[in-house]
Amino acid sequence: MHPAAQTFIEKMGLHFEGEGLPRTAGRVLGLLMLRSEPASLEEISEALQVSKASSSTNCRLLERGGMADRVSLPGDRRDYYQVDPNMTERMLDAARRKVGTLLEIMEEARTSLPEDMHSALRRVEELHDFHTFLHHELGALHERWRVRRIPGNEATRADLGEEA
Amino acid sequence: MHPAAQTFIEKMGLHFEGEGLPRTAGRVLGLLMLRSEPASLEEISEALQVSKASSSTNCRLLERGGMADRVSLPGDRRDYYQVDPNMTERMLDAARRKVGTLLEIMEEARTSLPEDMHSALRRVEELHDFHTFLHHELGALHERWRVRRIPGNEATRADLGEEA
DNA sequence: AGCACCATTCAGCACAAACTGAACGTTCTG
DNA sequence: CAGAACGTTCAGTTTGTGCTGAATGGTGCT
Repeated sequence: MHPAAQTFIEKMGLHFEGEGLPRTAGRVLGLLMLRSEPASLEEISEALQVSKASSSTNCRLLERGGMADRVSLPGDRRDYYQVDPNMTERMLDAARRKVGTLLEIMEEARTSLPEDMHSALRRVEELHDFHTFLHHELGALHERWRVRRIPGNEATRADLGEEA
Repeated sequence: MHPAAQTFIEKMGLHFEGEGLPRTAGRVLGLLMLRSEPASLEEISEALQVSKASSSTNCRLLERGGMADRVSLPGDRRDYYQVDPNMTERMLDAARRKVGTLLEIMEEARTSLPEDMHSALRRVEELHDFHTFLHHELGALHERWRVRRIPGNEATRADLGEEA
């Protein structure tokens, strides 16, 4: 393997480890980015020097996170993986969801905390406002990224779950 | 302690654990949000049922991350901690920095990968574009949040590190 | 039916993260 | 100067996370 590829894969591993994923998952994602064709579990195991069990686990982890897709090839029983073509949008979704959970924490705190804890409620309120703001901004940002990535793909009513 | 406070603190612990911090650090942050006055290490240890060593470590961790401030009270040798009044902006900074590191990974990959790895370079390029976009957007978002939070606090040349 | 080839699951193991109590250095106080 | 009150550091322990090899179950082929 090319040394630059090796470096890239390791850096991806380190970075995604910082995001809470297993290092190997990040490495798999790095490998998948470099491959021109979908990779089988065995190929992944071989390239990354890990067991097939670990490849399987981490690939499904990536799939669950929307960063990789499991694909099948005609006349082949094996599972192949490739990076999700919409990975960037999935990452935005995930970030937005995470903001949402913190928003919920603030909402519950706001309603359940005793009224006389003024300074506490003030701080909760500020974090609530902040995450509401963030949630909204991330939605708009997502939309801007979508139209930039695929020109002519502006939002339609259908995209928002409404009738066309 | 009020049960809602207890719940809030635990939820903060769980959430920030998902962000890569020790669970206790998240709990400390939750506690600090609820306190009307800065809290000493001993008070934190007592409220959270952890050792002083752990309180000390986690408080400095929060301080390093820009989420808490170490403050001193007149005529008192103890260290007190409170949530950083600019915590939200610090969080935005941190997010932007993280995007920056991934951007650097893509930049290095773009220049060091062999030219004949077309599909790899295409994907690297897309992630590079994405993170450039994100980096820019987060800067603008940060500015919008600043003016919303403190009306009349629009950007000046000085804010951007230039002369007034 | 028997076999080969998959992916997945599981128990056991190794490594890393985080907490604790104790030791330490420092800084005030009497 | 002795002692108390701090915060920090450190060794040891516990807890959790991730990996591996082996076992399991499913699927297609002969």
